[in-house]
Amino acid sequence: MDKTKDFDNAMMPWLGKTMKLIDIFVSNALSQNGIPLTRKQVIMMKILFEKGPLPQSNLAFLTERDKTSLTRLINSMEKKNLVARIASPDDKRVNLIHLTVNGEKVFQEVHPVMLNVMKELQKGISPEEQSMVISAMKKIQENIQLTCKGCNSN
Amino acid sequence: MDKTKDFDNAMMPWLGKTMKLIDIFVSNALSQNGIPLTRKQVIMMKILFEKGPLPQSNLAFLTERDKTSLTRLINSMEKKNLVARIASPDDKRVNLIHLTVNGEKVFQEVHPVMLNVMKELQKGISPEEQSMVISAMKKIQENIQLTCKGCNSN
DNA sequence: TTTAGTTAGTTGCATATGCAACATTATTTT
DNA sequence: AAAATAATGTTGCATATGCAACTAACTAAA
Repeated sequence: MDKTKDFDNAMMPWLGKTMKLIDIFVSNALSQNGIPLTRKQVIMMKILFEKGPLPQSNLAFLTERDKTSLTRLINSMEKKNLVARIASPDDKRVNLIHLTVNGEKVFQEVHPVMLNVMKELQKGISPEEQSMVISAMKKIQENIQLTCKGCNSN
Repeated sequence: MDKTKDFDNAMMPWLGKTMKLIDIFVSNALSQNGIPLTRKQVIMMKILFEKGPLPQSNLAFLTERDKTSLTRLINSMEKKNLVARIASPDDKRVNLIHLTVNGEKVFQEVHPVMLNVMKELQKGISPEEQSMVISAMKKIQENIQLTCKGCNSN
């Protein structure tokens, strides 16, 4: 038996491909509604909408991103006038990130579209199956965190 | 009930985060074994190892990548002397991509490490659960392809 | 209190990706 | 054969990401 055929029958390729398609699907759907944003930008806006102004380090933690990645995601969203950096009065190192007025407006527009998209993606997958998928993902993450010391260093 | 709380309890965030962690985990594992490669590069090498020299367009299709993404992935692997472009004698437009001698050597080293990593990631997830995850991914992809015309245009 | 360590954020470098527009070469139509 | 059309691959532009190294600022230990 061909030993090279072992690691593409697993879940990984499916997960990777699916996520890529989801990202493309979401940004297509938003563009078609006149809102050219990525899925990741929407998630960021959602967190800021719900949890108010937050330091970048908190956002990096919440979104499980490297802080450098976060810096540049905020940069691109700032260029689009969706979010803004405000210096914290308590700690000169800290930037508090908040939604701009425009950002709030855009988020309110984008939210229902996003809900629709999510509903469409999950069509035909029962809640039981969904929670099983989620628990499998949790298990994989546990397996990673048991072995991989550098994987929690955000 | 807060309507903004709807789209982060779904599968998507779990999928995205898990894939990101897997990629980090894999490249860490390979680096620790003295083989600094990404998961995607390994998959590319595997396909070339098994299916011989292939035109870029075929590789883009097989790996479900945009052709421009493929061009640049091949560029970076060519820099590392893992693959090489050979002009097709039949069609002057076509580059046949093949593993270099060094690339083959590296692949043989990397393959067992990769199998181990995969085994570790799947620990504690039964085959039934795994195939359920895969079928859920397939379902999502079907849902996307029903709606999203631009999502198959590789 | 000065020194050492820690935390927050940025920048350089590398990888990876998609879309639009393009040149080159093949294939079809007319 | 000439003209329209397809396919193959590249480049510019934009987004996204992580690691290492760095500065500025805060905190704890000497």
